[in-house]
Amino acid sequence: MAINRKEEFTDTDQELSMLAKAMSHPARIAILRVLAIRRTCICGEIVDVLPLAQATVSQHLKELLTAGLIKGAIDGKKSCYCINWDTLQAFNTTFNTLFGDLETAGGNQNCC
Amino acid sequence: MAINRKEEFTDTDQELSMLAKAMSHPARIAILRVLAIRRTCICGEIVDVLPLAQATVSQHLKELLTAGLIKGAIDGKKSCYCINWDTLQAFNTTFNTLFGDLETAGGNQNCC
DNA sequence: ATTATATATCGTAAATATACGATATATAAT
DNA sequence: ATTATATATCGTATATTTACGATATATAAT
Repeated sequence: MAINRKEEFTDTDQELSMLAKAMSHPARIAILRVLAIRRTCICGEIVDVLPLAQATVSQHLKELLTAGLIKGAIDGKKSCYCINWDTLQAFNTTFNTLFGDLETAGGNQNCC
Repeated sequence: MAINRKEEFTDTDQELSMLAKAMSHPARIAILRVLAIRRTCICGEIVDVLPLAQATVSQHLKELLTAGLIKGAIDGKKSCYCINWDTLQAFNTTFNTLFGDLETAGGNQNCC
């Protein structure tokens, strides 16, 4: 059992769920937060800020990279990460498209 | 190993990651989509629409319920679900707060 | 009362995620 | 050349998720 059925859903829903999954751990949210606030490349200090071992942080960074939410570059001895604003904005747009404008659509009536 | 370190992050980041996690499977996105488009309670038809066994769909529904993204009510023989717009809007707001307005902040310069 | 139908829950197998120590790699400093 | 430092990768233990068949539960229909 536990065969993968994810591919049987639409491309859009797979894409959205992949991005959501990338943000489904507080450590990765925390990393995004640091990068977003500084708006520049961050090298190394990420490990100091998180309550996780270096290997674990590296693993989380890799997941954010794979999802396309951050970009990375090797800069001499250190590595350097920053937010991929394009992907992030795409996520935001797709999410907003999914549910429409909750306010104006007048669909706030709850039926249960 | 694999001790849970999630509680060592801020409440906000835990909350955001929980909601993201709830949306981290295309089946759950698909369910939200059906409920959001119809804007009324849906009973049963969800199972017909998804490529998953009834037990699996029920499990996904429970996860969306636990996350607070949907509400459910038992209506006779059937069960009835609808979107919890309050939670959904809260997620949207928190997400937007996290990254600010990407357009106007002028932070779109990429450094790597 | 019996039967049919809808949904939830239980049990469980397989897959994936989380976490970290140990180690590899690669540059910088001496 | 040697040493120190930063980061990535490997191996692995444990936890969680995904998926479904079987079964329980609860109402509706006959």
